[in-house]
Amino acid sequence: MKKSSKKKEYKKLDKTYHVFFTNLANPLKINIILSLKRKKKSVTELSKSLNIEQSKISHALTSLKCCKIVHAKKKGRKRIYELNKETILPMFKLINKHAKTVCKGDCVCKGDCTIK
Amino acid sequence: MKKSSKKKEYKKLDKTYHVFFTNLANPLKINIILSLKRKKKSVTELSKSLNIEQSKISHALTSLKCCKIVHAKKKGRKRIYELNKETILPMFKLINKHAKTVCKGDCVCKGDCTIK
DNA sequence: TTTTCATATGAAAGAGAATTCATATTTATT
DNA sequence: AATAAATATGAATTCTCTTTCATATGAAAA
Repeated sequence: MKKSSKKKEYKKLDKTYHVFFTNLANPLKINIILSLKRKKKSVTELSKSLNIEQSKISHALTSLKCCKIVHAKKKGRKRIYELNKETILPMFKLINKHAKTVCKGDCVCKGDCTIK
Repeated sequence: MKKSSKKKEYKKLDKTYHVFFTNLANPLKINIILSLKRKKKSVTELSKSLNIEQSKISHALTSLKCCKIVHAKKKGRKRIYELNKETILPMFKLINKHAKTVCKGDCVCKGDCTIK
C-alpha cells in the first residue's frame, strides 16, 4: 500500500473491528479465551495449562486486554485474568450456529480458500 | 513455530474460527461486507464503489465465499455477490454494543496494543 | 535487603495473509 | 470466429502480526 496505511480504510469507528477480529483470528488467543471461559487464571496458570511459554501468553493477553476481551486484577504478585463473557460467548454461539446451519459442516474450506 | 503449524492448535472444529475471524480481521473485507450489506453487487460494482482494483476484490471475495460470509450467483458474465446477513449482522451488533458499553469509547487501543 | 517468584517489555526474526500485476478463463456480443 | 467484457488465478512481493528470547520490572519472602 502506498500512502494511507491499511487501517486508515476503516476510518474512525472501525479500528475496533480490526483489533477485535485480529485478536480472534489467533489460535493462541482463542485457546486462552476458551481456557478463561471455564475459570479465571493467572499468567502462569494459563502458561502451564496451555503448555505455552510465559511471554507468549503475556503478549497475547496484552492485546486481548486492549480491546477488553479480558481484564486483569492484581493479586499479590500475580495478575488474575478474567474473560469478559458478555460479548465473546454470544459471538462464539453465532459462529457455531453458522458452522452448523450455513456451512453444514464443510466450513473447513479445502484448498479454494486463501486462508490457511 | 517448530513442528505443528499454527492452525493445528485449533484442532478440528476451530478451523472455522480461524478462517472466519481472519476474514473479518481485514479492512477491505469489512468494507466489502458493509457495502454488500446495503445492496448485492457484482465484482465490478464493488470495485468501482470502493475504488479498489478488481483482482483485489476478487481475491477478497474468494475467502469470504469460502466460509460462506458471502455467496455468489451467476448473471450473464457477471457474478452477483450477496451477503449472508444472518451471522454477520448480529456479530457486528455485538461489537458495536461492546464498543459502547464495555469500552466506553476508548476501544481504540492507543499504543499499548500489539495490533496496529 | 537480597533473593525469588510472577509478569511485562523490546526488538529481531519468523510466519502468514494481503497486494500487485500479468495473464488466463469464461461468457456475451458483433 | 473474433473481439470485448467480467471475473478469476498464480506467483512474487510486501505488509502485518506473532514468536522468540533476553532482560526489565514489581512484589513478596527469606
